[in-house]
Amino acid sequence: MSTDRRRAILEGAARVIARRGVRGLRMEELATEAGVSTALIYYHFKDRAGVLRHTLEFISDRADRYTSDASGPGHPDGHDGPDGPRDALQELEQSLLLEFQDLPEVRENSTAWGELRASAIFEPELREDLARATLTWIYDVADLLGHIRPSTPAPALTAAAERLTGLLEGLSTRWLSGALPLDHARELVKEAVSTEVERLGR
Amino acid sequence: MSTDRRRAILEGAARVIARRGVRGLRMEELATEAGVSTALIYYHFKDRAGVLRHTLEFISDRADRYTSDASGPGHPDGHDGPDGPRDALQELEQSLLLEFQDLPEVRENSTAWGELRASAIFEPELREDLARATLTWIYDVADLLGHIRPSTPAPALTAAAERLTGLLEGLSTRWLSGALPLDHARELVKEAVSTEVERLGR
DNA sequence: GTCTATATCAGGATAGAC
DNA sequence: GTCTATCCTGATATAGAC
Repeated sequence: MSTDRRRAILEGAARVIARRGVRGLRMEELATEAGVSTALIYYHFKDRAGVLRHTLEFISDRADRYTSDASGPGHPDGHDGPDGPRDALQELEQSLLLEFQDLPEVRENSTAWGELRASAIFEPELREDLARATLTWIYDVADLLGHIRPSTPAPALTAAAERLTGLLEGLSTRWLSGALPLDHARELVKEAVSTEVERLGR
Repeated sequence: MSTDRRRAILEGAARVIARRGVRGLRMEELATEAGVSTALIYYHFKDRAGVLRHTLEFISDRADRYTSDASGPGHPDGHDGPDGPRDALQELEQSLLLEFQDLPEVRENSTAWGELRASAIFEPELREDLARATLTWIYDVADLLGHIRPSTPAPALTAAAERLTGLLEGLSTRWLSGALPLDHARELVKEAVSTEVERLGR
């Protein structure tokens, strides 16, 4: 059925991008990966750029999903009990560390995200979607920081979130390029979180 | 003369990469940019990959040069007077902020660096050179941190340097992809520096 | 060392049948 | 909606003259 194939193509694109990069994405390899013909890809996505755009969207949605899963079923509405800040800290750490796992889906997401980010330097069409997704991420993190340090002015929360997410993108690229072992990356992230939280508290 | 042309090609490559990215580097555009024929590029660098390798080297050398210029002529040997730590802080901030300037050469270096870093995820050949250059950078920053906070154990300095340089790479990509205004990026870097320095002091 | 001209080929995209 | 077959551009790389 139509929708299934569409999805298969997008999932395939995420895998191929993780393996070869955006620059290495070949329509034919994608076709094979997804088990369809190249023509069908063009039928559904118009052209190569269309595939990239929709893959970005697909990736972001998927990341949203597993990121919000990390909050756990406990406080879906963001309401904290007396031990709120404690939990919120854990939750923040958790959600940031999700990016650093050696699981196929995570690697795919990180790789594709990094690739699309890097591509956007030279392909302005991607910028808008990317900017939106980035903002959402930053606000989510700022929100968690707000739970940990209530009564911190919003701009300070946002700035801290920008630093944490920015660091994550930097470390992620290093990890994926083999320049930084996974557990060391996780260590650095944890330290960064505690450093930022402490800063907000002083 | 031979050496001049070689250099012209590498300078041209840095410019073209800044404009189009590694993935967008076309041998013919490079030839035009450098004012030579494509054949000459192959004569000097064997193939496209050779051009990329040598350009990375070229870029790193150039970055070393302008980064160490930032230390200023005052303390070339790293020896500080009584006001050492103060100056060292300035110097660290300066040296990190160098990456965030809207000057052609800086943009070229940042862009090329980010591109090569991203390419390394899929092209293992580049990894070794990149790792070496990264380590040098990290140690330089750790060294400056050591001037600011003497008697800090080396591993803590290194970790802080890894976070700062990692953040820089992340923010740099955001800046270049138009997702982060230059002055905001500089602001975030300054805050990160003071946060890390404070952490080392506690 | 450097150029002009060209071989070669990969890969994006489409036509047309089913 | 999906496939097979194919076109054709654009890019890497080389041959051979100077």
